Amino acid sequence: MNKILVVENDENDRHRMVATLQLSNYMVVCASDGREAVQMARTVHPDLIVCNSCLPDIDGYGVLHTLRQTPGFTSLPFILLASIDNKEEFRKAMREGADDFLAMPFEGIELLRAVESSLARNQRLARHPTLSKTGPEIEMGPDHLLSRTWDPADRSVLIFRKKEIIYREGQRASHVWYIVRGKIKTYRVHDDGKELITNVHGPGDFIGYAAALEGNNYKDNARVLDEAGVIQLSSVEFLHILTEDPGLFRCVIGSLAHQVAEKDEDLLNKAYNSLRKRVANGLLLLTDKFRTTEAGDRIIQLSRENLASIIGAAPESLTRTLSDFRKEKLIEIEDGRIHLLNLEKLRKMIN
Amino acid sequence: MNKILVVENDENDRHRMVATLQLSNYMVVCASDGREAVQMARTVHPDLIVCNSCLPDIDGYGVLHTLRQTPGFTSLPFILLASIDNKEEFRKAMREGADDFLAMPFEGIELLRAVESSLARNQRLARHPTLSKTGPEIEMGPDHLLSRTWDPADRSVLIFRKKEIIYREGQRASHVWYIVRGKIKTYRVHDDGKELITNVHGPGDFIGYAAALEGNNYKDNARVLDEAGVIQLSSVEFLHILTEDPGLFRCVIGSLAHQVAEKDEDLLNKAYNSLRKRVANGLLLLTDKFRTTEAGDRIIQLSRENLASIIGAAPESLTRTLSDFRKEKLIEIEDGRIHLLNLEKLRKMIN
DNA sequence: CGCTGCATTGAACGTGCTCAAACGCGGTGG
DNA sequence: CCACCGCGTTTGAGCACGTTCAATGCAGCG
Repeated sequence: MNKILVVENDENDRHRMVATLQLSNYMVVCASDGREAVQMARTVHPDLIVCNSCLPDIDGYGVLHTLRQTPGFTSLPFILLASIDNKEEFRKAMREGADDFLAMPFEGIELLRAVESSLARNQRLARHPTLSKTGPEIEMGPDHLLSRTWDPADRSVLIFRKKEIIYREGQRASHVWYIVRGKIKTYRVHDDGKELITNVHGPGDFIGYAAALEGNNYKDNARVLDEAGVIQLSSVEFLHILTEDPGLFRCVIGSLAHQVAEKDEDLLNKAYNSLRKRVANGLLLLTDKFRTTEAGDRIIQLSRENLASIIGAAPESLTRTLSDFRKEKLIEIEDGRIHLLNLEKLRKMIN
Repeated sequence: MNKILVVENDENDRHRMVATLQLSNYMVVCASDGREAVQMARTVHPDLIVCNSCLPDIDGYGVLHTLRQTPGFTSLPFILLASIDNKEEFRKAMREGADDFLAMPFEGIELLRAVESSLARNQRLARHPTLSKTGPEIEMGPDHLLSRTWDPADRSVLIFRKKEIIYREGQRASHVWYIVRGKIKTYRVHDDGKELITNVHGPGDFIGYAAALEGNNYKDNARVLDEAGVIQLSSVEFLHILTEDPGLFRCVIGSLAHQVAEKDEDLLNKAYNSLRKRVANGLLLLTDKFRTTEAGDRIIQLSRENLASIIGAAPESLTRTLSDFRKEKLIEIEDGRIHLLNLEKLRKMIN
């Protein structure tokens, strides 16, 4: 059982976190200010520390800084909590070598995921003799426990269930996710509540990194479509890996450049194409992306509402167009799943 | 007067190039195969070589490679011509150290610009004693004459006139441009001829780099709005500079990430907003981008057609909406120039 | 003076949205 | 077992917005 030290001066918040963590079978100890936190850490030897950045006397950065210079604590997983609206906090946390960063206010599940992911990473690193610390401590700089290249095989996978939210618009871009399996949509919400799905991501994709690169808040929302397995990286670690792994870097740059071109295309499409063309285009793009072939033909399994949000139309309008396509023998619908029958005609429709 | 060696085995193409170059007061000498080209270069000592990649016997890469190992020719400006549909050619040209790369078929003006830009760069480099070659030659690798950081002050500026095209969709992404002054639109064309302006760029912006990063063809078109001064870089050089200049690199990455977010926003806007909102949004974005304040208030100077292409609407629809706005005292129109009068109300309109 | 290019206004049409109702399907409980 | 409900999908009818085509206005210029 892992031991976690929670450092938080607000009593309510502290109780909430303790309760959440205990519920997940962690052993929890508490401190309410920085001085107490450092003493506690040295006596209790926790496996992980969750610490608010804003504390009386010694603040969270001070605690982190002090511990990082103490033998035995240089690579101890450390999660910082800080207010969402302060951009500088995030960079400071990066520099001091926090493992993870949670923007307040956060939900219980976010805390648990951050804890789980940090512990898993630390255990993984401990297995690598070159990276684990023995004997007298050597000054390693802020990248003391960040790994140097990207190997998904070496990471623990988090499971998100259908319809779960991975991140929300406006949250500080604290993490980046790599999709191992499943499908995840990223979308934006219009004032009147309509959603527009800007992308559907599958295995091998990263999500949330554009915001991390800008060092800003997420500009869109991410929600699971099919149950998904993802690897969670803190933005800090992601950026570190990028600088160390040129292959990944090229891949990310290429992907960004590609996305810009793709979205321009989509803008043209949405601005001037008729509904029929937009639907045909959407169907073809989706099957191109996820070659979900079953016995050769292309199948799309997606709720009408989601599909409409990709096309950028009302669900009723979409249904009508699909109904037309069915009459024209272009597609076939079974249990709500759409089979594309005549690819040539669909392609010809959009030119 | 600069001496240019043209190497091309097709008689028609050769004549065309020679005529174009002579018209611009260059002294031109010719060769029709690789062997002849190398001999000619050694005796004539040209200031620049334009060479087709596809030649009988020794091909263009062979000529380039041979000359690059000959004392006195290691940094001679060398422009390679190659067919548009071969991606590998481009990379090969980069490796061998061509200064510039022109995709065939090309227009006369493109050749002249490439020549002008390569000669200017070479003269600039010759002024820097650290980079110019003296005494015995040292093997420098393919980046022999590419500069190591980006300093616009140090470059020659090309002038493009109003409405001139800088690059076109489908062309190989051979160059990247940096805007010194003026405004340039990048746009896509719909099947039925309607244009959608995806961006309006001003001083300090790079254009064409997304395609260069993908190593692909341009996906959009670029055309001058107001007479513009630009610095032309070959894609080869741009990519080199990126690897050497971390500041520029960060800037490019940030810009890409930002563009992705911006375009997502625009997609949502175009999909679900009413015409009124789209127009209000467009006006505000344009004045935000180019703070063309005259005596304090914000002014937009753009043809109705261009403005409509940014909004993604018919010019008539735009005019009507502007007319409504004028009646509501939100804007004022003088000589076709739009003055924004009530920013708060416009902002409130889009929320 | 007419010509051209661009902006504006007018009238009619058609696409796609909205609100409603009906349908099908699975789960739940009496 | 069937009735009931909830949820997602489909169909129906009317309306409104934005496009289209056409006419008109307006300035610059040979």
